[in-house]
Amino acid sequence: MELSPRYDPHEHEAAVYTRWLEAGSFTPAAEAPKGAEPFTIMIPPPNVTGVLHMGHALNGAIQDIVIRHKRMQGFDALWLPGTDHAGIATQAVVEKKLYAEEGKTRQDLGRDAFLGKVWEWKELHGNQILEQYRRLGASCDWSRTKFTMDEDLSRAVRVSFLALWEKGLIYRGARLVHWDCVLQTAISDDEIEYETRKGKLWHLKYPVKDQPERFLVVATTRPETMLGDTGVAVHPDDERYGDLVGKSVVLPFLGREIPIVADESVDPAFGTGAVKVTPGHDPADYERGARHNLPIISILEKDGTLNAEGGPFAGMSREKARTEVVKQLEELGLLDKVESITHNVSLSDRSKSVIEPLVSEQWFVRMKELAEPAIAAVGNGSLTFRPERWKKVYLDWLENVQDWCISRQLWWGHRIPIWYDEDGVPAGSADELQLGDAHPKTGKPIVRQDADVLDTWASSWLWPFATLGWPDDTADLRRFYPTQFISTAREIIYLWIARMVMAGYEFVDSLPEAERCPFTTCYVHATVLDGKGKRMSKSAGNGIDPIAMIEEFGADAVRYSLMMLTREGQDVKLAPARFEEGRRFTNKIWNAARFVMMNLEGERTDGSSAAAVEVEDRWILSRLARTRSEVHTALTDYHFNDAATALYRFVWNDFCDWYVELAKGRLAGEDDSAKAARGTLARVLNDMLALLHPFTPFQTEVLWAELGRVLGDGERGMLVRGPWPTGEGLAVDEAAEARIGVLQEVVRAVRSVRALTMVGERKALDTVIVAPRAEDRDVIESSVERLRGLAHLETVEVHAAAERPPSSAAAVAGGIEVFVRLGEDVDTAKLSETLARRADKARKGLEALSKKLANQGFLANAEPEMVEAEKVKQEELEQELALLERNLEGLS
RNA sequence: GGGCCAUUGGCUCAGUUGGUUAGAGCGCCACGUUGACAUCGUGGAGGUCAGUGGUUCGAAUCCACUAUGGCCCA
Repeated sequence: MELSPRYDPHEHEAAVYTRWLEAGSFTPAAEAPKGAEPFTIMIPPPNVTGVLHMGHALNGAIQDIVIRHKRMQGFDALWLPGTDHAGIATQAVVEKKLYAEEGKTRQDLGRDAFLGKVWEWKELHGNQILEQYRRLGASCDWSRTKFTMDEDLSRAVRVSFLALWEKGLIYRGARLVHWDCVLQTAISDDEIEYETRKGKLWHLKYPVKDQPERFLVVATTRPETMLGDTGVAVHPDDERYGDLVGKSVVLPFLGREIPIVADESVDPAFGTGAVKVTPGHDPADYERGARHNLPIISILEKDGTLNAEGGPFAGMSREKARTEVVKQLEELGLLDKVESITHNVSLSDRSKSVIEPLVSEQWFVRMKELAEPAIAAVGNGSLTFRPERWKKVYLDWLENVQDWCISRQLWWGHRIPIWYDEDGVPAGSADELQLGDAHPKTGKPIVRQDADVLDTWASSWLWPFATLGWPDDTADLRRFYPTQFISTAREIIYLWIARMVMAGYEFVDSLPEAERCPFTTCYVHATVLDGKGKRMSKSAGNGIDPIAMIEEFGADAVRYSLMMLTREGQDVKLAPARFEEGRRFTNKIWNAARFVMMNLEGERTDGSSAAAVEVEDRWILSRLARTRSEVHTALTDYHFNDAATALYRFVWNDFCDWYVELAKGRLAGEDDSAKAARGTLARVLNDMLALLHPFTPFQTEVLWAELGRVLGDGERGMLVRGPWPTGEGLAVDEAAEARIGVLQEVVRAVRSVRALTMVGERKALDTVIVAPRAEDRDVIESSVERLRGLAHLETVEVHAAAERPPSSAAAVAGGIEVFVRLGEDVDTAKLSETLARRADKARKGLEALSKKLANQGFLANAEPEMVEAEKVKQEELEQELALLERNLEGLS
């Protein structure tokens, strides 16, 4: 295959992905290879309604890098994909569509027909986001794709529900819950968001019973709820109201007498210091009411309109009732005043409507007991967070966890597995029962199933093991559970991570307690912000579509850029232009590989070992040894940015800028040096592609195949299956690194002179190099040809000591003077400036160093090696400064 | 209201346990194109590390406070 001069991702991505799929590359072997340890990642299942956003792309890239690294290393690697049925979100999407297209509501269709519509929609659109993950290169085992409402996962939900119910950890009761009046369902604490809004604080006058002309003024942001008041509370120490405690006020409109109670929870400084108590519609009042035995009155229907308790306002919407109540109180002279305030309003995450606290019958999970092992898990090291600070967030939530309202008044979801006979006796069953079946306990016919469905998290908390076959003790469960790594966004720590840990400990009883934690590492990835530092969101319209970025820059470039940009979960500001870095890099890799292979055609070298006959061969192999080790360590520790940076430097700076340039002159021949250069190029490219593969899988797979062909090794498999470079045959070579270091210094010095004196690139220059150290002279003398090539020199004279030749410019590098012969008319002003600047800098550095070395405190306290190192540095700096000053004089 | 994070050259970010003459990429300036790559090469300019105080022989790095921006939770 002819490689094009530019890397074109469109040409390869789809084809490469198809090859992986056809080879079953992502599916673990039917049986775990002998000695191979498992490594499992469970994808955080995206909503079936979802489309890929940048957060998914980042998270997907991270998981893919981890699993590819492990797979190449020979682990029994599984990355299991799937989607979440997302109860409210999905139902809302389909309801909206149904209404828009047919003008019907779900009630018009009825439960079964509506669910049919949702399934239809799911089959049609539910795989979109998984398709998008493929575009990113995600190496999930698609043969194990799961959906939270699959029959086996649904059964797992029923089994888990019944287990908790039988243990008394699930109960049913009337409680104040967060009610979404638009979607008409209860929602959990975690589905609420808060918005700071400007509002009003109405001061209402309640007439005190039997004390004409005396009023108790209460302040409220929700005046319509006064219809549900069953008391008024003041602080016990509040002198303004002391004499009123124990008396009553008469509720306007309704004439209900309600008591005045003293309660510590009242803030005397807020409003008037007297608060109306509405246990049916406010969580704080619910508790106050309970303390003082106040009745609970619910004034709202499920749709947010006022019921009969609303008296003259019955039938109005809550908004209308508010206006009317205020207006009529004013007419009655019972409105004291109105203040403007800003306060936090609770909104439903899904419908964005104002949450109404409402008392209703719901199912709850007792969380305290379940939380205990999850709390212990981080203490005993079973679970680690990366970065570690998220541990605190996790623990805070668990330690203050409230009972979990798991019932939802929806149709789309797992229906609660409780059936009733005609007497209302409940019975649970893991298998679905039919109406008319005999009730398991009473034997009477079943007349109905509980109408509610479960919160989506009540299925996704089972994800790490239900996807592997739980509650059955399957081979997959034994083989792949517990998992090793999970990657998620921070706001999911409580919603999902904490619950999965609880569920793991509670349900996976085929394992000893110590082995039940569903994952060992929870990686909390960065939040992707827009170019201005704001969170990307659909509503703000500031999102960047990853698929559009993949189209424009290529999947590899997108992945690489994301890794270069995000350091250890530090938030990242992202703009489309940031992907150019990745594109440039993938192009660079492409061309480096292209160059190597152009020079390898027909060469018979297996690329696995390289005969290093020249110092640059030893040097690049030494750099490769270091880079391999850095990348491997970084990936093992999940430091993706470090690995990406190390690879970038190696590929671009070491390999392309220096080694390839040094090798160019040797490749023409057929001698040992040429052969060694080819062998080294092949070896380095080979390992480089493998090390890059987790980051840029598409491109490296293409190049790997091409390299195999060029080397005549058609038998080797795809890179996706490894091998991961072990570093075999590679060693750090300090001597070679030092020698090339000297060479680099000299080359840079000449180039700098050339640029600063404007002599141009064309002219080959004559140089005199003065190197007092014998080892430096040795390097330079043996590298004259290299210097001639890299710095475009004509002659190179090397001396231990010499005067500056006439008409020459000078550069100083690491104790070495490089004199470049120039014509008389050459302008050395810029060069002098640069030398002067460097001399200044050296002088400042030296000053600081001398001060430090004269400091008794430093000499007494610092480690001896440190003092010694500073002395060496001082000597070097002194020498450099002397050279700079000497040459500066000569130039001016 | 509680918690967390950030503040380093024009922009985006590195800087491991305190000791560097404070780094990188982009952008900018200058020069360069008969072949790996102009999605390129070479050289250069540019920062008293948000502020104040403290700890220390020594602080971009540790502590406290302040300011600004952001995120999560209530």
